[in-house]
Amino acid sequence: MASKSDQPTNRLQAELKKRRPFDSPHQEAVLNVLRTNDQFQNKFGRLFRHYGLTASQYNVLRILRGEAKPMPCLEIADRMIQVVPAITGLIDRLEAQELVIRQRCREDRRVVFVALTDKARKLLDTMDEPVMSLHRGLMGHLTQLELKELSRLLEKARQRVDSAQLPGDQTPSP
Amino acid sequence: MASKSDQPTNRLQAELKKRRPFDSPHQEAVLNVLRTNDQFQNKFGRLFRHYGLTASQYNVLRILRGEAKPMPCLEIADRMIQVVPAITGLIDRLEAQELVIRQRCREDRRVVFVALTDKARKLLDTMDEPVMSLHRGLMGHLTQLELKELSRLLEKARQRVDSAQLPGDQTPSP
DNA sequence: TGTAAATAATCTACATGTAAACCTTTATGT
DNA sequence: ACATAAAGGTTTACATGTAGATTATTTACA
Repeated sequence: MASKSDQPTNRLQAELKKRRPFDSPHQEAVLNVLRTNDQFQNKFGRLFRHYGLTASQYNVLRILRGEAKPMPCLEIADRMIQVVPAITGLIDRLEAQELVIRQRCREDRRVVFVALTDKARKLLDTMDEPVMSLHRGLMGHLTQLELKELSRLLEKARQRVDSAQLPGDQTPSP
Repeated sequence: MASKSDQPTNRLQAELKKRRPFDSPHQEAVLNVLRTNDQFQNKFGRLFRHYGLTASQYNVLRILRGEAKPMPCLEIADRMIQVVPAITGLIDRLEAQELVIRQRCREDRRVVFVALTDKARKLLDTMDEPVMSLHRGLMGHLTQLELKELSRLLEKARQRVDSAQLPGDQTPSP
């Protein structure tokens, strides 16, 4: 039972069923990023699940295929945006599915190499077309110019992430 | 040991330490969205944690404050992008922190209303400035025109999310 | 009226992301 | 050589997101 004055005047505002307009265009842009991400993640999640994988698992496999040789756990974690401990369980489950194997390095017995199996390579090959097709399906209605501009703006947005101040943050860049 | 021809020629490519260029501008734009989201989530996550909240918890509180009156669980869930079952645990933890209270509706005994407490209102007020400040910190270096264009492009991107075809998907819109 | 269908919320099971502590192995400093 | 620090992984604890099943109520309708 919204009162008459509560009509959203904006698409994102309507999507989120927000009564009031955004505090600032900054906030609106940030929420647009989060919202778009959620919808994309949702789509890709379903696609990957169709092949028995999660998004993170697919991501690990893609990284390994791109590298074309076994990689240490932490190097994989480094290329994902994740933090260290999550990688262990991830690799555990991929190993249980026989998509990767672990082998301890002989020179430095601390490091564990992770390698793709043939099964994983075949699975990835099968997924290539559907994945690319989904990328096109999600973004194909934007012009080349719009795609380029979108990427440029998002990259520009990320430039300040590291220096953005948090309340308790006592370490500006020296 | 990357060979000479493996130099990334692109910012995102470099960030992800990707050897090869992207398959398509569509893919690049999608990955830019995901990457930007991760970095933003990370920043906001830390800010919220500083106040003893997670991003989802803060989101619930904001929705309740915006509505300005008690809401049924599912209506809250509906405004988040999440699926139903997760909301229960979320409310449980907020209730344990005395930030919300549950009250069963008398007319329809299936629904449970969730209401903000004064403690939550005070906490939200405390957080308003830092949160807005972070929004500005993340996006303040984009011009008003760029912010508007970014929001426009992201909204345009979301327009096709629902109709984007998945492999096993036998239900195009009728 | 009585039964089936729809709703609101919850529970369970599993994969993930975050933080902090820990173990083993390797590198360093004196 | 020995103590210490650093590095690579793992473990534990907790909050979340997804899917599917379940309970309690309410609504629809034959």
